[in-house]
Amino acid sequence: MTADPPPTGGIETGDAAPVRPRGSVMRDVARLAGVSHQTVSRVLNNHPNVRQETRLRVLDAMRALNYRRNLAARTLVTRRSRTLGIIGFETTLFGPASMLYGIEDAARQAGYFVTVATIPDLERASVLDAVDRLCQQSVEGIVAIAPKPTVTNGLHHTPAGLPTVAVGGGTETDASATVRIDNTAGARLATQHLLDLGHPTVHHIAGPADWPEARERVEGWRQTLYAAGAAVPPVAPATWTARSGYEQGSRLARDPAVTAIFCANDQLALGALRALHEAGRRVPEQVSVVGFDDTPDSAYYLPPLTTVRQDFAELGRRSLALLLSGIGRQRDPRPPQHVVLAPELTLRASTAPPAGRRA
Amino acid sequence: MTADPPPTGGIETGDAAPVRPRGSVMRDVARLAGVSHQTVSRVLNNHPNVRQETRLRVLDAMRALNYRRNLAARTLVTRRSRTLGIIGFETTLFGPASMLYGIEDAARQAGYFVTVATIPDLERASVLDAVDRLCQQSVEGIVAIAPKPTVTNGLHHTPAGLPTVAVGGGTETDASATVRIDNTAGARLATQHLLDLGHPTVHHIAGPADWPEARERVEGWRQTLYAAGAAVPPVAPATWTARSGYEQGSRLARDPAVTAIFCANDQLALGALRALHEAGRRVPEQVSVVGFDDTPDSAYYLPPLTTVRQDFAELGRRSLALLLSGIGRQRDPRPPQHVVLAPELTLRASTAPPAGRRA
DNA sequence: GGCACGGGTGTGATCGCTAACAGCGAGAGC
DNA sequence: GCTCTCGCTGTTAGCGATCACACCCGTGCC
Repeated sequence: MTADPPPTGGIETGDAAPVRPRGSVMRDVARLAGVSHQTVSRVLNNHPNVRQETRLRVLDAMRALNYRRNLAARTLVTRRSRTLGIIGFETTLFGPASMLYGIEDAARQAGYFVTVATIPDLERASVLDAVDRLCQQSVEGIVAIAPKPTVTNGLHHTPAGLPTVAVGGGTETDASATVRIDNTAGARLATQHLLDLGHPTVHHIAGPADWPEARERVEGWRQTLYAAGAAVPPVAPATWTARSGYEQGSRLARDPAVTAIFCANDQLALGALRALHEAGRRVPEQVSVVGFDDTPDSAYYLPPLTTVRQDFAELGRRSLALLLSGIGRQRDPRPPQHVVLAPELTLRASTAPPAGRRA
Repeated sequence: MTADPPPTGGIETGDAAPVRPRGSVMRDVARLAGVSHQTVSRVLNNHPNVRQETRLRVLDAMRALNYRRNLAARTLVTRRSRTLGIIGFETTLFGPASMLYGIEDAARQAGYFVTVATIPDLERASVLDAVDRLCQQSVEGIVAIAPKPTVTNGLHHTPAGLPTVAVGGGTETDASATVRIDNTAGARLATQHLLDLGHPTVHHIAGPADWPEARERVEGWRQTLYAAGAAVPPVAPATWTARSGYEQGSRLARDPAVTAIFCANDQLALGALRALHEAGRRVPEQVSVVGFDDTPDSAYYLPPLTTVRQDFAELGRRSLALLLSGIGRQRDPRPPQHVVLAPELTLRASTAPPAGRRA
């Protein structure tokens, strides 16, 4: 806009354009190699029907001119952008950030580009806006890292045939494919571990009530207690932050009957550990604590945290694999698939038998 | 490549295509609104010379057809992709992830799309590959979140005129613009704080020696000790991880003369805190610890960590602002700018006067 | 010799959009 | 009354790639 480019037709000085500010294009390469632009295209796309000698000549010319193919032109004609979209929320947290990384890494290896659209909140409008932006970019598929119904519902508003995957959450009734870990099973692992140690019951510091992941963890915890005939203590609403863990932890620390706490993520556990420490209750001697996620830091908490491991990078990779399989056969209206990964319990020093039952 | 798309041409049934699988284009909107495609384009681009009535008619048609402009076509002709590239490394850590978020957020508000290229390692080849991928995408500028010389040098290999910004690190001799915090000043703040409390000297757990950020922090620490006439203890090589902090911390914990430790980031401090705890040295009563970054979790460490605050989101925003100003005037060969933000010391409970000088 | 075949290559049309220019009425100025 | 401007709109020509098709030429076969 600033300076009008000189009319391109203009002066054909016959051979070598003096200085082409915009890089070279296929025709330039073709001219230098003494072939047609179509042959250059064939070399670029690895068509078999090009003589080896010609191919080399073209490759040399491309190198000499530092040629880079214009993806916009390619996209325009092929209608394939080779670009995938990611919708993310709170991508500063370890989990989402790791999934983003896993996705991007897998996409690159599959020859795709990735554009991200983070949403500032989980309002419907933000999600639709993000979807719209990605569609404008002609993405060939969308992965949403934002495990709330608002988001997965928003995904339904994509043009028909655009494959979508919700990772980390999402309910299986969705029109989208989903990839997630089995949160209920993870919560069961954690709770059962504490019961097995001899704790009469297990308290729970939950995540936000409107997150399916948080609800599933509550559910797994509750099921396990119920199955064991243990009392089911009340659950207070919270966020995913250490601050919340601290607040809830402070409350629980005042109750001497509390000997075991299962936290819905590691941050909550961190806050709970501090609250317990300040209340003078020793972990794990007096109170056992279990987290969820197995963030790298959790191995260095005081004490090192027993926690449910979630392989975020793997989640990212799997979601991308699912998306690509969806791109592969768009016409085939097979129902969206749902991948559920099994979590594992990582045992560390924050859990032990209750005081009365120590060896 | 997997499955050949069916030939696009297909059946032209004369007038209204029965089901247009590929969404509507400008001509469809034009036909429905009874205008030319150029008028539609004018409405889309807010040209002034369109009658209000016509504009509304076009907007109605666009809504009715759920029209979305094809960005590839627009990019092809305008040579502006409205897309920015981000090169990231270890984007699972809080710092990089936050910067990424800050950049994406600012880009969106400025009307740009963002594509990310994470690099699996800091090898030169990876960086060049990432740059190449982004250039193919016709990005209008690149922000690199990867504060090592390998990366910033790789940025020099962009086509002339493509603005680049290195955020979080990078030396000022660069051809790229840079945005970073004043690491030396941050280290001085931390060290001086400990000296002011009365500690005879301050030990340092440093980051990787080949990261400029880590080196600058060492430098600030050393300067401050030197200016105060304090002894400068040796520094051992490390990584940025809690594990490293634990290892270094264990070593320092054995030396009873150690009363103050400045860690190059919060993860290192977390590891050090655990090592000190296990060695039976109380923080802050016997040993004071200061971190760097002020990650959200650090307020909930045991004890809550005194640390140097780094506003990652702001770094991201500033780097984007710098990039956009670079895009604004590409012809003007002004030297790249360098923005340096001042860090702040966040006082918490991990620092206190040494045992002998307690009130 | 004539003809089908197929590898290797060139030609034209096209994707959806914007830039440049042309056209066309209506009101202003002489 | 005639030009001149100006607001509004349509027409045409690309952007840089790919696709469909035509073409050439050597080979193998009848």
